Amino acid sequence: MDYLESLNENQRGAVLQTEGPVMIIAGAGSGKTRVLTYRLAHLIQNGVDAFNILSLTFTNRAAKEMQNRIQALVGGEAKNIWMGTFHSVFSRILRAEAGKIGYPSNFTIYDSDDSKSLIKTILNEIQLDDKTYKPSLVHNRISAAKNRLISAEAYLKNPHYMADDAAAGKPEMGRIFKLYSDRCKKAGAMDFDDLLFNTFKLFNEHIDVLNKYQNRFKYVMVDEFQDTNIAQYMITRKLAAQNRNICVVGDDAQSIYAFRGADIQNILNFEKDYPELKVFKLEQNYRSTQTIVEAANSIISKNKAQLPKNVWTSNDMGNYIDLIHAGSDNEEGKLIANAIFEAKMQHQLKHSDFAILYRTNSQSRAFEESLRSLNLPYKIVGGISFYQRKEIKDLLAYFRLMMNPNDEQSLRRIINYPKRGIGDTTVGKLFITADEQGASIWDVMSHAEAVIPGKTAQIIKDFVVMLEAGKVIANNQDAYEAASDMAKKSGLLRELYDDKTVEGIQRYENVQQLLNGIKAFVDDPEKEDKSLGAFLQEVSLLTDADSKAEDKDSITMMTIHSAKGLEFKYVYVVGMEEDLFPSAMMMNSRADLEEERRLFYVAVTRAEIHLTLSHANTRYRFGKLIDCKRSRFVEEINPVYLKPVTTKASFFSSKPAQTAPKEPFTRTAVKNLAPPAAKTKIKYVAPTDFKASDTSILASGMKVEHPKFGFGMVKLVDSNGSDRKAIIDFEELGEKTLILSFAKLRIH
DNA sequence: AGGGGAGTAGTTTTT
DNA sequence: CTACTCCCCT
Repeated sequence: MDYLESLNENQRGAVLQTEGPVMIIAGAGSGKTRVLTYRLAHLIQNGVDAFNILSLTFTNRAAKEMQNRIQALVGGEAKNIWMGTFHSVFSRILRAEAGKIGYPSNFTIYDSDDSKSLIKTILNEIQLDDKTYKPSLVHNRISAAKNRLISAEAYLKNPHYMADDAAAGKPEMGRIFKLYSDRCKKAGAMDFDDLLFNTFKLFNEHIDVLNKYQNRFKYVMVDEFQDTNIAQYMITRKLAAQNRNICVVGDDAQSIYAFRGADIQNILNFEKDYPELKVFKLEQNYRSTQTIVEAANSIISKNKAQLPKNVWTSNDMGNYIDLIHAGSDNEEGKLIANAIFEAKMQHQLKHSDFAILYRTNSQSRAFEESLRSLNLPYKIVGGISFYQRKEIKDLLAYFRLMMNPNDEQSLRRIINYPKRGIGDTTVGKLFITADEQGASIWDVMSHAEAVIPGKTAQIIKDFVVMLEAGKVIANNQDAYEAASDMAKKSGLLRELYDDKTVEGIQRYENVQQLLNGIKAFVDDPEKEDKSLGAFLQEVSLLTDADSKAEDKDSITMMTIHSAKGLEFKYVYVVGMEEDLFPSAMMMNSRADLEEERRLFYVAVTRAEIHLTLSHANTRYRFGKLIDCKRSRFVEEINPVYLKPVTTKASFFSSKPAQTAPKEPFTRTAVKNLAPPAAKTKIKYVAPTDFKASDTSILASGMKVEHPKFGFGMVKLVDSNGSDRKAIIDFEELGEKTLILSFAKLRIH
């Protein structure tokens, strides 16, 4: 019990109050993680089975870290706690229960890029302009709806949304939403939001399933509660409804994800939903100097919307906050790099004691160059993550397709990459045929000669055979065997190997790194399931922030958003300029500006002993030189804490930016020429035991059944030409001409 | 089918 | 500035 001694009174209270609803309001640097780990350890030590605890965190990294810490306190038992992000925990539940809501258990998870490209495909098909319906905008709208648990159907029925969209000149929004949902379902795919939406749906529609998990999770804990959205809150509330042992931890001052649907209302609702709630406030900051804490307080006090709180510290006053004023963005880079270099030398610090934080990812460039020129090692967190790189997504698309043949996005992505001579026209024809014939795209491809002339048909069939062969290996061998086999067989590895440009070599190395990662996954004794499918499940929810921090001692660069929950001795918050921070897009409403201010608060409170702010007079944006004004946020800090740094004119000669050799060719994207989705609603539902008959004996007058089109009568069988066709009069749809080589028909 | 050139639009933050 | 799209040529 001695660990309780190291806690202050409120912290101890929060740890000991294990029963009933608890809310912990934890100011920045108030030892929140410590309280959480102790609380979980305390539960286990008092006889609660770790299997009965669910702990939801914001990043996988946070989960992992917490698990390790608890393990240090109570031992291996800690492994049995279900711990992870909302998305990863719920995807695990959904895999187990997928059948109940009409999904395959090996469903694919679409990331935002996949979602946007599917939206693009749909826009093409229904001939809507992707300027008025920008895929990213459409995606945002759909995402926001789903995060409020609004389905496409409900959206279409809601006069408020319809009027909104009409007023915005985008009346088709609801229709796109519906088509998008249908397409995901058909592809056996869920996007990030579906992982929440469908979990809610699952619990709502299947009380037995809900009860099962309610019984399992007797204790539920939610970290970063201020950043949960309505869907997340509703799900956790359902899970905890039986035992009511729910503990949420958060800080309204650090709510910075409203753009992703996070709703600060959740904190207020929580008090309403659980009147017996016990609240603990952690207000003592153990992380930062008094200067930093007071400056942060002076910033956040400008916000109107906030819970009353008094964050204080008994730490030393510490240094002033430095304010660096640079002439240009490049000079800003040099001055910061220089400052880091000097501080490091003067105080014998490690590189990992330093972090450069910015509002937008694109700001990292100037710092990369300046740090490199001083030989300071750095790492960039975020930006284009490893798993978003084209070559990685290409290879993953092969894997995804092997596990889930219905994944249309992946098929379109790789059917002609590497180039094998299956062009846009051909792909379009295949999809149109599949739709017209009511056959699966694989049936059509397997008998491509029926619709595609010449050599191309054989290429398509070879492609099908290749994937089938890959699937056999994936089913019988481990992920590494299957993956490296497919990387070779597909020609992707060769394609990249042959590209000797700088980028080409990098891409090849990235793919090798992915394969190495899969090898490590297979060799990990903790992993029970070593199949390719298991690897894919794990990988689709990983973020860059989760990748195990390289052991190499280096300076960290990242956006303020990704810095949440972290701390560094020396922190540099750069680009303190109007329109950049606060962002120009966030100055339209008071609420938006307050969120930006909270973001600044988060940035400032990352620093332990020294904080530096910087801004530049000019900056390149869109290739144009822009004049910049110092950010209003700088003025909002009580000036007694600030010390402008007088800088001697930069003595670094500016050197021209290195230009990397250009890639010698550009690849044309596969254009989507798929057919418009069928407009007719088909009432017929295929029986689950549907089996196709041998159609070689088919003759006119026979009664047949088709899995999509239902019952019909054969009017005519045409055996002339290379492929046999039959005209069939369907009860619900009328006459259709079917190509017999891939039509699935049951003769009655 | 696909390579290459010209023109154009876009940068906010992320599970 | 650059990544992407469109269009024309082989």
